[in-house]
Amino acid sequence: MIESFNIERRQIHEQIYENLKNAILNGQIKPGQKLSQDELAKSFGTSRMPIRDALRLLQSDQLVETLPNKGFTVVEFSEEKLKDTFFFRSILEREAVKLAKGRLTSQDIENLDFLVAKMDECIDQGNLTEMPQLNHEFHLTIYNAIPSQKMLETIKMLWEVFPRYAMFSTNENAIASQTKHKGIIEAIKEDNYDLAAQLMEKHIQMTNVWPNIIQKEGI
Amino acid sequence: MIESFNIERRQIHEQIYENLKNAILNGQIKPGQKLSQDELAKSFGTSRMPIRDALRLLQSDQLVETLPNKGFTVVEFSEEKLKDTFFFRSILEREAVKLAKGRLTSQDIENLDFLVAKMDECIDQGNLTEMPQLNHEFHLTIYNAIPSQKMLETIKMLWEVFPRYAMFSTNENAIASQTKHKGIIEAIKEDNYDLAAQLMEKHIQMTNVWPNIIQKEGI
DNA sequence: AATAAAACAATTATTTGCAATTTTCAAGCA
DNA sequence: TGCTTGAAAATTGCAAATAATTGTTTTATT
Repeated sequence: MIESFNIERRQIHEQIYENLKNAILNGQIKPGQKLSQDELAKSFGTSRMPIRDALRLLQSDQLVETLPNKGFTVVEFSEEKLKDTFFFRSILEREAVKLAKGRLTSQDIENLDFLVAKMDECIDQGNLTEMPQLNHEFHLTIYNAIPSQKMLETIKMLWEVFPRYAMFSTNENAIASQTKHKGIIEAIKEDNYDLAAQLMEKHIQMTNVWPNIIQKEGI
Repeated sequence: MIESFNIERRQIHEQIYENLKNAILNGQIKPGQKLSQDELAKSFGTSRMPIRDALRLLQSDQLVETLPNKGFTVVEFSEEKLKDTFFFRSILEREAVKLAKGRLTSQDIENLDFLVAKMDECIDQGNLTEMPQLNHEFHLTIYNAIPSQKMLETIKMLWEVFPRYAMFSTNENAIASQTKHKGIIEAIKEDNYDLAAQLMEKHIQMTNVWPNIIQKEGI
């Protein structure tokens, strides 16, 4: 008897990988924290091998660091690294907007409108918890249209370098972002992708304000 | 008695990682080839554990693929993937040249001159074996000046996606590349980085000619 | 002879155990 | 008190063993 149609059988290390990644990005595991193989093995109910597999992948993602015979720790977030990442993102995402020209469907643009409207709702209701996810979808809707898979992968990777909990900490940030989002949509609708790209670049650069993003006591 | 100043002790899996990576990039291990954990363990004289550590890192680098219960294989290079990579590179490296403005030292520019001269020598002597390394140094000399570490890392990563043995297969390629290299240096010396960037973009795009790069029988 | 079932072989995934290294912490010494 | 030393404890790195999965060949049945 067939038990299930779940084609994609998930290996233990894959599940651990995703669990740990989410835990780091959601801030349940804090920067600088030591990741003991034994402890993780116990809490996941496995041996240390799949833990190591997962940690090696996270190491490549630069979410954890390792020293010989010392083990793995969650990477610390420095102001320098943050500025670097946002600077690179501002360039990449500016170019991504340019590349989206002629490739965004009317369906996509409707979706952008929808997402911005939903974010406005969030702000009105004073509930910012869903903002990061909606914001992420907004940006990805544009970038998904670009013709380079590698470029898209790189952008996605850069979105997963800092913990999500650290974004959109204030209402002001959210409102300022929305202004830019609307400007970008408008420019896109007018087929003025150069303007849209410029706005995107500034939008990303603007987000790069250390005290607004990471509240030190939060870490 | 002090035994050694070798602070950075190299672990087995790191050595295996670099060995395998070089073997893949130099074409000693061919695309599509299966990487049996047992065989690798035997040939490296270790157990399978450090082999797995190394393979997981290579998996993140997208140099090998893995299927559950089937093991690891060296990734195949498709024309599509190659075009994608070179397209992305042409954008990144164009922007990198722009960012190098005001940051390249006279020492750097001297070095660029030196490298181009050396590549000319290679061509004159009909010995193209050193070309890939010199070409790599030429490009990296420029990119090392850019202010974003992440961007530099990304560019370096993209240079390590395809086997080195597949580059500069013909004399014509080398000569054409040199023309662009000289143009780029000239523009840089005139402080015309916009032109240099344009030339770089075209230079990378030009290299993206499938039959010239990968000779199918070579794989 | 064709097909299905079953045993077998090969390989990977995971667990377990051991050796080597680092950390901790208390005792000894200046 | 402050620094060094050294042994115990904890943890990692590696090796070897076991379990699970896949692919193939053999065997049995129709």
